Amino acid sequence: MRLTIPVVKVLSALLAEPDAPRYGLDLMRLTGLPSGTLYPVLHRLQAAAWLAADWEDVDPVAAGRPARRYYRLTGEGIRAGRLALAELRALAPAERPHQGGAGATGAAAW
Amino acid sequence: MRLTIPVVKVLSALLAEPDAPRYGLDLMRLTGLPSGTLYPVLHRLQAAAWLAADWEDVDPVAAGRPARRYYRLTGEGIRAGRLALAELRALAPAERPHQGGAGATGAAAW
DNA sequence: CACCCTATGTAGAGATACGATATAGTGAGG
DNA sequence: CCTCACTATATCGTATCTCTACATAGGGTG
Repeated sequence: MRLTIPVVKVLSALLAEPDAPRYGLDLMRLTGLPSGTLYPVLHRLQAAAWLAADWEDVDPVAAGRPARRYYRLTGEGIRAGRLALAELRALAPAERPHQGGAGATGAAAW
Repeated sequence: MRLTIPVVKVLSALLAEPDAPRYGLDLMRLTGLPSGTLYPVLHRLQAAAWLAADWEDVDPVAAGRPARRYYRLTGEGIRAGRLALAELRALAPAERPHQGGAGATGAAAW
């Protein structure tokens, strides 16, 4: 499973509330991804068994809208997703203390 | 400039010490990226004027190694890079408090 | 019927990622 | 001289990924 920005956005959105299944349009709004990016990501996550999907059991007429397909992270998906976010967090460390002006900052040897 | 994971890794490595220029092999080790990924990224960053490059002025025989090409972020690159990392930080929020179960599922806010 | 909203999804072109490979310099060993 | 190893930069080719369009389909309204 290759961790790309769209993949991470989806994982992040799902991990915010791992017990709350999300459907596609919902995830599009949460992540800002277009459907043409989101759905391939969802399919790849399912192929990797990080994600499970189920059709909503609802009568479209009664609901007044098409049925939704709900996606939820598997146990493995939750573990792997948290790991992925932790790696990202390491990439974007929280505010470093300002290194004032003076600092002989390491290198500069030429 | 499209922000991909490799791009962010490079920005992160360079921003850790914005005044310390890095050379390719150095960045490969810092980011873990293979040369086939790193150098195209460096070229894209230069095309976007986020990065400047200069050949090391050294005599290879005296140094006992080939000359290096040093890369450093431009002012714009530093600004844009910091913004990019801030966005990432929003994607990978620090440890959330454990939510028992019930969770009134508020929407995410980004 | 036309149009808009929800909802899921595919197609195709273009951009990216990365293993393999190329180039080039130093230096050691056979 | 040749080969190998190490440093160093960089490209090539293919597989993968992204994203703008587009397709499909159900519901409701005018």
